[in-house]
Amino acid sequence: MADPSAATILAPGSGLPDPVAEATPSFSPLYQQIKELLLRSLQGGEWKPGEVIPSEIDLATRYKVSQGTVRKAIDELATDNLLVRRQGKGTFVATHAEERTQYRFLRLQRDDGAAAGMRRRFLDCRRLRAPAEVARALGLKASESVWQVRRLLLAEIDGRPRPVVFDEIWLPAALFKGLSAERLSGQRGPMYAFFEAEFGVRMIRADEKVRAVAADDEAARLLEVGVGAPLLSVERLSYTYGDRPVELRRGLYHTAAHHYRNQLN
Amino acid sequence: MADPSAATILAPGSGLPDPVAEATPSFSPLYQQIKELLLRSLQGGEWKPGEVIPSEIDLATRYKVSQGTVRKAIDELATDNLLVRRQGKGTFVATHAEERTQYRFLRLQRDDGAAAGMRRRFLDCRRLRAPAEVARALGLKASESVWQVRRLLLAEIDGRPRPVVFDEIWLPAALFKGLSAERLSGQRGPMYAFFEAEFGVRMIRADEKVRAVAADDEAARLLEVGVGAPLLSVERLSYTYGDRPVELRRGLYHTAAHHYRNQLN
DNA sequence: TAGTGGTCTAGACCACATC
DNA sequence: ATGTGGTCTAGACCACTAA
Repeated sequence: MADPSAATILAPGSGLPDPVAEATPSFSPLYQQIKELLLRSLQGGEWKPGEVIPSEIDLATRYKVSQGTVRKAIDELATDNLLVRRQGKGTFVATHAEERTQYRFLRLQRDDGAAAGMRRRFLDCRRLRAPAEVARALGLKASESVWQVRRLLLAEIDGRPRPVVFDEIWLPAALFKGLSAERLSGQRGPMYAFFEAEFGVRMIRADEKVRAVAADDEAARLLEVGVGAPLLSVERLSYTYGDRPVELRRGLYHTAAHHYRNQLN
Repeated sequence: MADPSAATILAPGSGLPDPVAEATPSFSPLYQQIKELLLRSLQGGEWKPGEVIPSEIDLATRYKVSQGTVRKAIDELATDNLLVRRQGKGTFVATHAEERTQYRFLRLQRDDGAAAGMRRRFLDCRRLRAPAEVARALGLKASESVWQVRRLLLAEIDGRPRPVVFDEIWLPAALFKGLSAERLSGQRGPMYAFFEAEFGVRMIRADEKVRAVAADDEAARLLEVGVGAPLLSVERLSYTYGDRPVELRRGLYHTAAHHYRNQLN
């Protein structure tokens, strides 16, 4: 059956052009539709982070398409870092828990190229009404409450731990019920792994806005630099499934012995 | 002929395992080998930027593989931005000349989200012995000479053009013969399009190191900020085919009304 | 040995661009 | 009408993993 319309899903070119399709292009390649279905299963928790998903052949049977079509859908989800393929074992839901990198989105590197290996120190964790700017970024009403977490990241420089990053993290309280400084401090792995396991919130991608700013009193004290010293300000908005923003973070980086690395292509 | 060894190229699994392959894995998937061949043709100038390359079927015939295998090779080159596919027309060599973006690698955006639309002003273009740091980055001997180009980028802010970026660009003189401030100023399109057309040097990817620094006297004067004002320092090393570094650039960005944008995933 | 993803093929048809 | 890339299928075999 070479006819894609044999599938139960809408296939392009099957039948006459739908007038509705003119206005809003409701036809899309089969593999895109499969991708959407897989995304829905991921978002709905049918397969949890770290678990195997059904084999390509099983999925092909389920969706009544060929293995190659499923393959292309999975390929795209794999390049989006939502799935991880392991030859001979299967395809797994990506998880922050078993990642080689401690800090998923942190682009900071030591100038000498050595491993970062930073420790963290939580300063406080408070529940507040969302400030206007935070509410806007996270898509909340001004009346809703959010967690404000503040922490330092420290790197070994000349044999002594020195503060390098001062993070201020904002999280919708409705999504992160029962967060506390104690629970955060108790964790050892990546913070995003903790969020994923405890709150079922998985960070998928993020947008960053980087600026150079002058250290204010508090930043200067915490990062052990002079007031007015130039710092990198990194404002990060992280998204979960369905492009829903779920974390706003404002980091101040001391870039004397480190730099923010970026690859362009 | 389902046997891939029918191809004139080395195919995985064809014949007995080569002992040499143990030490250095000389076997690779067919489509990777095709990709390498295509890369060589691109690098060798068989197809020039903006031109069409042969159709998938022609290439499949030439390399004695199936269309699907060529397709996968081209797919990867297209995601690397080396080729551009256009349905119904063909596959084209990517070019900086007909790009929608004036500044290929510049991540700077206005805070209000409006279009950047920056003008440039060349300051000077000098031929110098490569400073140690520049020579090291570009893989040159300290004795070799380089071009040093300096320029400003200006954006309309409150109706007046204000300097936002101060770039210092280093280019190996051996590759860019006969560069001059006049020739640079005369150009209207992207500078990389000029390099591509005039010197046959095509920028493919780049690495950036971003820091916050304090403005020195010269930067303060040129960017119209106070001495010591925080500036974004962006050190960019650009590569051409074969991962050869061919441009070092150090930009100072005034990030009062702009920010450096980055997408993480 | 069996099951998984990875590669490769051959052929069909569709969507788009051009003549 | 023709040629291009884009999608989809069916089936083969390979490489890797684990029982």
